[in-house]
Amino acid sequence: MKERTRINRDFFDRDVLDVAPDLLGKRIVITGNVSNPSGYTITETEAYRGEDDLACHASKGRTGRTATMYRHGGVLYVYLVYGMHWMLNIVTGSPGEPQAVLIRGVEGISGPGRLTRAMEIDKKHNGLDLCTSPLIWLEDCKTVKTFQTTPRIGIDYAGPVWKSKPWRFVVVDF
DNA sequence: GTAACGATCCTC
DNA sequence: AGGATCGTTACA
Repeated sequence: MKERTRINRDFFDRDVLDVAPDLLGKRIVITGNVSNPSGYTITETEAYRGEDDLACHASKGRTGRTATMYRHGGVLYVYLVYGMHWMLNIVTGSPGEPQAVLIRGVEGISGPGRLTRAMEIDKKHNGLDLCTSPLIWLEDCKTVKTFQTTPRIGIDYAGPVWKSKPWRFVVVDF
């Protein structure tokens, strides 16, 4: 797939609560994986926002794994959960501000573990920059007509306050 | 070194 | 409802 207009740094260097809904309808283009189509339109996202957010990995401070989240917007944060599923996240905000958007669904595929399997994304994509990498980038695709917000999934450990934040964004229709 | 725990998915 | 499965983390 040919590169059209790559979305630039300004888009990602904003607060995660602004970026997460704006990612809906954008298309992730990934090259180099021959076995599957390479364009994936985002339909579902979740925001993880700073050290105060008990659902965010950075709530325990800066560690080897979470260091990626402290980088500038547009960097990919990829990690393994439950010993078998790679999660694809896009870092947002200014450098030093640990925020990221979990890509939870793309068109035709729901579930964050299933989309990374389809896209063949794993540890080697951690730290790649969507603004400069020749392998992967983001471009405009569809305009979202309506979307809805719900609490985030799978974060019971975060306590009632953070668990109830409506920081999951789902496309209703394009 | 050792143990506990997941930002999930699939199959009972 | 429960099992798979392993990198990260915290603590001794």
